[in-house]
Amino acid sequence: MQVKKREVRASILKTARKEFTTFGFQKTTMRSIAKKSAITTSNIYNYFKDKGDLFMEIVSPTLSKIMMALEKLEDVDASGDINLGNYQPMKDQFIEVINFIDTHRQDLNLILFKSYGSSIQNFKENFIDRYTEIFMKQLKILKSTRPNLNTEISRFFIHNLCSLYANIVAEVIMHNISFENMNEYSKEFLTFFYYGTSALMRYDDKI
Amino acid sequence: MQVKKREVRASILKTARKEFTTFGFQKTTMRSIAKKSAITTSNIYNYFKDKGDLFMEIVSPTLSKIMMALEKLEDVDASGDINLGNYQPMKDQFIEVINFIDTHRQDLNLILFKSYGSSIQNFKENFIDRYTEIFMKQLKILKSTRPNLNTEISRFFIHNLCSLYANIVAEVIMHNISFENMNEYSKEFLTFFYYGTSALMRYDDKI
Amino acid sequence: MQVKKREVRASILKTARKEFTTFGFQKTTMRSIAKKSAITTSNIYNYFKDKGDLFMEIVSPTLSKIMMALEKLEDVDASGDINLGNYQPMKDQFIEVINFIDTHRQDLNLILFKSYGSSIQNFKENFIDRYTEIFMKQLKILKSTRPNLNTEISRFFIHNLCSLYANIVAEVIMHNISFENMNEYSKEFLTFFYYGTSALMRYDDKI
Amino acid sequence: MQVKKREVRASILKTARKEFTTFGFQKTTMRSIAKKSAITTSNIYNYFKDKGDLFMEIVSPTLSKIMMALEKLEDVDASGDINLGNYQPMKDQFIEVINFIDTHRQDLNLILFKSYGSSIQNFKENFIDRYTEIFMKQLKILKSTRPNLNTEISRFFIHNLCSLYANIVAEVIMHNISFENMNEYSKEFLTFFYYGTSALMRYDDKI
DNA sequence: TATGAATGAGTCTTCATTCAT
DNA sequence: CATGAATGAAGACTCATTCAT
Repeated sequence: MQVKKREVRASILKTARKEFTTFGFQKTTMRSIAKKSAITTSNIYNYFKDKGDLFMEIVSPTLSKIMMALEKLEDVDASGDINLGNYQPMKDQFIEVINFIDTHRQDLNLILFKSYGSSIQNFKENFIDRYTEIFMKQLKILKSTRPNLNTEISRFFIHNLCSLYANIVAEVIMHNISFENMNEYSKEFLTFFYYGTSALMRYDDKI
Repeated sequence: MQVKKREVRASILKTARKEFTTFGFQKTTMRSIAKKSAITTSNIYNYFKDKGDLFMEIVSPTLSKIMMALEKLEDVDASGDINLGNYQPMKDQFIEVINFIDTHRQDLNLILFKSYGSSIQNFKENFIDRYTEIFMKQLKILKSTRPNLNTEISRFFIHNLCSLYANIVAEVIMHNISFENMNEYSKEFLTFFYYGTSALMRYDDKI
Repeated sequence: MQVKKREVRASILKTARKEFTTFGFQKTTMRSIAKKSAITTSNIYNYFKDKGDLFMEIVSPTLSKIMMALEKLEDVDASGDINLGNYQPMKDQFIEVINFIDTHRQDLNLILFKSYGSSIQNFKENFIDRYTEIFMKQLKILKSTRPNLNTEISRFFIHNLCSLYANIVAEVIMHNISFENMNEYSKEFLTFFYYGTSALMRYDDKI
Repeated sequence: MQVKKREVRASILKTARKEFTTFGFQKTTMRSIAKKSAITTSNIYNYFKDKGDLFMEIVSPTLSKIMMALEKLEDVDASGDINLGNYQPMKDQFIEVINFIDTHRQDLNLILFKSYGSSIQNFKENFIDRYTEIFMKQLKILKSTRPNLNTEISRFFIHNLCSLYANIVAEVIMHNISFENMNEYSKEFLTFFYYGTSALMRYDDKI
């Protein structure tokens, strides 16, 4: 019984993930999930409060990890270990992110591209906003620790930098870039970021 | 009659734009458009085939312009006038885009953020894909015209560069950045792009 | 067309009234109303916002009249024309109420006995509460105009008197008492009320 | 086991009473009862046939007492001890009722206000009907024992008198009138009833 | 006795679209 | 060109109850 239940629950989750992935949250129906799980629609409600709950159940572990990573980032900033404009820390972070992506592709796909109509419809934007805050704090710290740098970068630019990060992840997910390729491509991005931001931080005496 | 018809049509379009902007394509109902246009729902179908058609009618002029711009870009490429890694052409292009954005905010908003459920739901991605093609061609040309440059940049990176362009536009629209601010911020982006891509194109002898 | 619509609307209202009367608001389904009106369920929603609206549409004219009567009563009180413990005013009021009941039987039935689950589920209680307020004001006025009367009657008693009024109406409706019988019976109630309340208002020197 | 069983049963009853009191019969779900009793829904069905049975189990002791009181009343009537229009018997009865109410508030609340959807939905009306029968018999007896009284009171009036009794109880329950207040207020009601009915029974030579 | 699991009939409601006039 | 009217397919969700174990 206990076993059976777990199986059914797992089966629902599996089917739901498939359906959500195929049609997106909004266009997936409880009926279809039920039918493809070979149970009744109402039985789903014995396992999950509602459609939103079912979706979140699938997606929340990954969501939590992202949130925790953000919190960690905030703490790191406070400790003064800044990666903006620093090659090695950026590289390290890239590796971490790549690993995370590689092990959470399915969920990230749901979160980024299939959540319209759900409670996390705006997850990416919210993430970018929060990430922007972190970046802005980093800049403030840099201002004091390395006063010769130009840190007068607009919040909008930073926002776009964060957006870029998020969107690279999105592209990786969308085009299902392999782990190897991610690592390969990351070099390009690193170079691009490093020289781009470096130039920016002293761009007053350039060009 | 002819006049009347035109007025009604215009009225529908105006109302529809408002509704789509407020609620998005999916959540906008034909009824609400009709009611706020002071006509009957069914009469809308005398002017527009269906909801999707109505939406496209609003959005297609801007869509066409974007497409034409892309086509123009393709031709320019063929002529060898490359802006990748060139400061002034990039700057010129920025100015053009900024002007375009400033005069097409409403439509771009609809296209980028309110089109879920419509046929152009994936417009941004498609745009990026096509833009990527153009970029890749540019690279090929560069390869022959300036053989000393490193043009072995991955298609994925280019794709992301295009994505970045598109997403900057998206951010501008989303946060309703003023014309003045666009111009101001563009300097940052230019510097970032220029030095980022420059470094990349000869990154084999760096770091 | 206009005619047709009116007919359908009327037909829905007629059927709905029948169903509500038979099964009560809660247990009446939109389906059954639709089926018995020979239209589709969804078509009802072209005429009425929802089930509650449909119910209120039937019942609100009568509801309004009751509310207006209460307002009128409040004004009368202010003018000092008190019927508590006065035979003729009580009698006049009875006649008025009897006439009202006789012409609003169906609606009163719905309001009093069939409204469970609707927004006017507690109408009778609310009515009694409000009526009690009016009575209490009457008492206060009496206190000053006829100081030799005992007006120290508990609010709870007044509340019950109002409840009695309301419940007599309810009984009349429930047992479908004819106009003639109402008039006949009213004499009994008048006597009962008159002597009951009279005794009460000087009951300190009694028994 | 036996002990355990009793405990479980008691626990279900206790929870159910709470739920019914809070939400009413109709809106209380077996699930919520089970959950709050820390057992499974289906286990409830080992103790009670269905939702209705569960409700009745809670409410029937009080229901029986009321029924027995009614039966007692019928016998009393037969013995000629009539309280209609008699001060002291009425008073005695009041006291009895007050005591009963005070010790059965919870159940009376359920019976009178929370039974919609259950089999005793119309308990009050049925009670009134039966009580009316008793009153009518009283009247008949009075007619022979005290022929000088006017006993030509309409059944409808008597019905309303019974309704009044029942509704006073309802009001007491609804507004949770304290024992002390009940006793205090009862004087008003007694006076009101006594003089009201007295006048009625000889109202032919009045006014 | 207790439980886990499942069910099916039913609820209100939404909306784009069609069609006759 | 305009309208009134109607529709059908679909949607999420609820809950008392049953049954095998």
